[in-house]
Amino acid sequence: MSEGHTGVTAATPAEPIVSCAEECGVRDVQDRLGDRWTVHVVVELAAGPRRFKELQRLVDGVSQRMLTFTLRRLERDGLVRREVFPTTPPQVEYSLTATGHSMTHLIKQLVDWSLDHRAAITRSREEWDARHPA
Amino acid sequence: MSEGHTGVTAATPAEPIVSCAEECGVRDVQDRLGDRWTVHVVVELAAGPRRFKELQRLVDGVSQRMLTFTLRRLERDGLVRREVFPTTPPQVEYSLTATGHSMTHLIKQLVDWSLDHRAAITRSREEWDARHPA
DNA sequence: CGGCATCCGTACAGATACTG
DNA sequence: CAGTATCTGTACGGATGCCG
Repeated sequence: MSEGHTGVTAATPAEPIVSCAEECGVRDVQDRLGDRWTVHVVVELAAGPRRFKELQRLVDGVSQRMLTFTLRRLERDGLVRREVFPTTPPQVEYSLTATGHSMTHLIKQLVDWSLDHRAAITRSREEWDARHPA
Repeated sequence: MSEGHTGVTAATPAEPIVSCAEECGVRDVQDRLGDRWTVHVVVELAAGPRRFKELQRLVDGVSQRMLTFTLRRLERDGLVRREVFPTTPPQVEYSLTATGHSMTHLIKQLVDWSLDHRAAITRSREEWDARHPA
């Protein structure tokens, strides 16, 4: 409840950040970012090409099904490239496309913001929970 | 992060964008951004304080339940401030806190990226769909 | 190894009705 | 106007089994 730490802007900035037309495109991206695994997969692929099993190990907790789904969707959107090497055993390598790499910056922003405000958010959450019994 | 393990060394930047420790905080934010309505609500509130009904009209397609849910969550996270004016009829005003406003930049990045790549993504999707018959 | 198909539980999200 | 409560469908996500 103590709003002490932040001199919250009582005055309204009233600065619109997106127009109506711009909003239309947001959902496409948001749907991907909102997906539970997309961000993590992109993060791993940002470090370099990875094979399927490799990704599954790197992205902790992801099931085979979800990893396949995520990769398929990213491939469909042109963010990830899938290369098959006809070897034995079969080897499939996933890597980011140029578009995929550009998304990396976006995720960086996400992470930075998260780190900057995570503590505040956590505290706010605890305070709210304390104020709202049951 | 073993490099060259696969022997396939493409011309990738191989620049890790987040460390393991950093990833932990990502989910908190991602969960909010991934929510279907949060971004839209924040966008509307970025332009100035809004009342409940006002928001419901502005955010097209949102139900009362979801709007309430979204606002509660944002309030809990300290991103939105809720002010009640004991008038008749009751008036409740929602506005962004300082933290909420800072999130605005993040969303701006999101929108910008979306606008930059929306066409490419849409085209890639169509091509993929054409290649993959039902 | 890399994937798809199936079953199934859960959590999300919409519509509706009711309260202060 | 500003919510809360309930019911219900759906889509997400995990586990398992089978195939190339």
